[in-house]
Amino acid sequence: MQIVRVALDVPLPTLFDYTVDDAVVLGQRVIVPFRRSQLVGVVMECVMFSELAVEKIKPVVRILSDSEPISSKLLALLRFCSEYYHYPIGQTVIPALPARLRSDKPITVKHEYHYRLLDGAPPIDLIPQRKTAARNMVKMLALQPCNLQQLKTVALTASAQLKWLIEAGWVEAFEVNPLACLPRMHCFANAHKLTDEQQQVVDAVTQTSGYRCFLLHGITGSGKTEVYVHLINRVLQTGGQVLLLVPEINLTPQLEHYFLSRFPVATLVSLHSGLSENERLKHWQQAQSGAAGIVLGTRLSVFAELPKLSLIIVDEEHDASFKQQDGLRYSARDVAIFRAKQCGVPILLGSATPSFESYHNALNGRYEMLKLTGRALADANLPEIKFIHSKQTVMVDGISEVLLREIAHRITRGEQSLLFINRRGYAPVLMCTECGWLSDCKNCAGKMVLHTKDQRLRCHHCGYQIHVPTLCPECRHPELLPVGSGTQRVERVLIDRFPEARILRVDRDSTRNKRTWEAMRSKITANEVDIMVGTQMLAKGHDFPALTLVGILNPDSALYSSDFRAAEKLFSQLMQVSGRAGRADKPGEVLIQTEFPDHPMYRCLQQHDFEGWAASQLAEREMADFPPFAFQAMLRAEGLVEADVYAYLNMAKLAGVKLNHPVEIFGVVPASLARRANHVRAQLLIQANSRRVLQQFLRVWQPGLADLASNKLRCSLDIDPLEF
DNA sequence: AGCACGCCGACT
DNA sequence: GTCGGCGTGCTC
Repeated sequence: MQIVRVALDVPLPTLFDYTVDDAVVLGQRVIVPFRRSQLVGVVMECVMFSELAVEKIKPVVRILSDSEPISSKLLALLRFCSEYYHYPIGQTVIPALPARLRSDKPITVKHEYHYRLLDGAPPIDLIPQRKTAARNMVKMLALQPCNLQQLKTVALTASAQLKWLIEAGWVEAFEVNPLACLPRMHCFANAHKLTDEQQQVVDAVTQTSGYRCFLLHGITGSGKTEVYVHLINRVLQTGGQVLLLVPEINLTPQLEHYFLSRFPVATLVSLHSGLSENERLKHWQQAQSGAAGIVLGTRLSVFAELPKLSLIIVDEEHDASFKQQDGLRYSARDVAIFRAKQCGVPILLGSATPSFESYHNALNGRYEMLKLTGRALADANLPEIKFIHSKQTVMVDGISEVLLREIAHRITRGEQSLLFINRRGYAPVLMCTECGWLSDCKNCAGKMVLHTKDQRLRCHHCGYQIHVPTLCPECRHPELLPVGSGTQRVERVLIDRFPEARILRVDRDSTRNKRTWEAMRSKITANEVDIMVGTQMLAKGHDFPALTLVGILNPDSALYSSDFRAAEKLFSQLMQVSGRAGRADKPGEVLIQTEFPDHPMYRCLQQHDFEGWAASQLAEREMADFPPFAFQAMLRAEGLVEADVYAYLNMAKLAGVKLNHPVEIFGVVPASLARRANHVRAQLLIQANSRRVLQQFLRVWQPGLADLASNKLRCSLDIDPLEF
């Protein structure tokens, strides 16, 4: 009989000891009694003795052996995360698994159909010329057997053609185990010729052996994706696995389709929260068995099992969505770097506007800087960026006359325009012209946003909504004025001004279900839209070939935000949305409405000068002792009673000061949204000049924090926070 | 986090 | 007398 130490999904920093009679392997899932119920846990350690009194230790109920154990490498990665982010080990390990592995429901692997050419299949010429789809499919099947998904990348009507080919006796279906590592006869990409610059990047990465972190700084349109394709191709040829991390879920289906089409016969799986439990399990297991050569996923896929991992790519590495904002508050980019180090493989961080953290590391030599400076399509030029001084121009409901005229030109030329405004709704606040009443949310410190579509005032923080009042709730005055504009108002203005134009609004309200956004995208690509109005949803994603004008409406607020990263974020957002304008044959133009056209941020943006911008900002950050020159942790608390929240944080601060470590402990301050859903929120910032010092402090300070908090408070510790 | 145990106010 | 309020404490 031996003791196993098991990780359980409970908010306690420890493992739990159980006895087992049968042979048990590290990383295996077990059902154990816990309190009055049973839980699924993962065996983290096998030991001979326990520190606990014998009578307290219960036996394992059952060992689950219908799935492969978690590798000790992944367990080590999860242990590291638990320690680095100071989060309970069980709540780190268990939620990293697909939901099906967190339950005791039996796991079965269903076989799937693949298709292959029969011996008697006719040469390609015998298939009628007009049956292009069938011909493409036969060509692909001649390389190696494929599944339906792969065939669909060469033939839209794959299902129907397949039926025809099977009935003709040329193709047959056969069962395969999706977890089996099929021999990869052909995994080649439909590779395009690389520019010299791109080739140099590919060479630099492929010539590395062992761990190395590369920062690929490539302007929009410089062909980063083609570099990824070539690198992935190399890895697949040697039988390795690639992890490709991408920011958002709404980007994944297109990207998946794109990479499938580039690697028609490789096994690619996606991992993101949009998958069903069964799909997620299957994809995870395909990664675990090595059957999947490419794993494409959002931040959670950084915890996928990858036995043959040979390369990690983090695309849009600056994107804030790589940071999880609840539970284990990890940065998938940073975890990926640790993982690459652990596995001894290269990692490539790609971005047109790298985070200052990564850029700084590339400048000081911790990472290797790689650059793509030219647009891959030789004659494609960067868009011309111009400013409209919003205080010196005639404005129609927040849109300048100049911009409206330019939109009109695009309409007559059959080109598209995009108006970018980072606010949804009609107006961000409603005001009484008589007494100055503002549409405050009764539950939050924020304002309720006016939505004219359903005549409601809605709080974007807590979801509370009311009907738009006809009289001022304070003074009964009948005149209430919408202040500022959001996407709906801009859309309204455009409809009035261009009644014939086809206008499309793209924001979270207009794309309720995820199918809609897909439909909208194809409408835009088919040039069935003249003007798009939208939030940052429009900044990301694939190219819109007919788009030649981007208008940006009053983005200034980020320039005087209390968040020191706001300007960094705005710059990359504007760079990204600007990059949507213009193609090889049609130059793009960007018009920015601002009160501060001389602000250094806009100057650098106009010159497409990321280097200059980064240099000036890094200098400021260094002077002010901000990241990346300092390392931070944020303790947050929220609760119903203001005094409790502040008392807790002040006690925590006092406890920290007493430890007398070389860290700076700032004051307890209200969170940027001081009240949300009736909960008072405040925070305490800790800063040190090295990761090591910060971690040393947290190791002593953090364990006591839970005892200080009453159960009425919700607290969290955020390491390397992005939000303030 | 749950979910027990435990000690004080208004009810048949 | 008891039903139930939510404060404290433990989970291998």
